[in-house]
Amino acid sequence: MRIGELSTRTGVATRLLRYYEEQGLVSSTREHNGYREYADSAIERVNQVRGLIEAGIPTAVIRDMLPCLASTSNAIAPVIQRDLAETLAERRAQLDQRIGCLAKNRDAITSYLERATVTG
Amino acid sequence: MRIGELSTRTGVATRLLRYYEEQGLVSSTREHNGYREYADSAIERVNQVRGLIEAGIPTAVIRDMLPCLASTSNAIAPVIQRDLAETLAERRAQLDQRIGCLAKNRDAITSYLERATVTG
DNA sequence: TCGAACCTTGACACTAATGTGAAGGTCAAG
DNA sequence: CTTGACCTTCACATTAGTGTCAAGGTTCGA
Repeated sequence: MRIGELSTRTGVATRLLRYYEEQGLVSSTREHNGYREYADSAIERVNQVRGLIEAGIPTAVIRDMLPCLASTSNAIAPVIQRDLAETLAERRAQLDQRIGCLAKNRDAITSYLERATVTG
Repeated sequence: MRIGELSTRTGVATRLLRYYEEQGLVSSTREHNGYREYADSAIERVNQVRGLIEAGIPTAVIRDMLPCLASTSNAIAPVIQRDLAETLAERRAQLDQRIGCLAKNRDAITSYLERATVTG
């Protein structure tokens, strides 16, 4: 599919799709005329990237994580450098921390709403 | 305490502490000479704000959540407008979504690392 | 063959969150 | 009384993530 279709299917502006490609987060091939051509899997990829960006993960970090995301469903055993393994473990720890923080604040909102008397 | 102490105790630059105050996320009183004076509770507040900002929550949204965060530990029953209650419920839903996304990606990293053969 | 609806790259601009530095006031200790 | 370590405000710079527009190529149907 071309960029316009990917855009309508994901709800992500074409401008951003090009930006993500520039940042190495999504890839495309080119048609003879230079138009970008996307595989179906790009839809899932874009959604995943969006989720992470909205969660405040910078594009450079997402790039680190891409091998993990790409292989979520396949069972190929990757061979990776120790450096990368360490980076990934660190990223995971950061995610854990972030999840904890968000959960704590969500719980605070929940408790607040439970205690609150609504008026107006 | 003054801004310098709050900065060293939280690890947050004074520049940012002033910025957060400008955004209504932390408050201070002023000494006779104009210096900012912070209560001890400001430390926890700053840490909480930092956590949320790092998780990608914009300052305007954090501002909405402040009443919840401030009253986490006290038992006073707040009285709020329906609008605010709706906004907060929405914020909580967004947090839930974000948490889900992050958890999913953390799990992807975990699974990747478990499958991986480390070399180098 | 013309126009609409795509696509391309490039550039300029905005916001949020920061860093950094200037120019100056306050205060305590030597 | 001066020096150094604080503090103040103001302002300009930067980065990431976007929006938007300009100038132009492609494709397809009327």
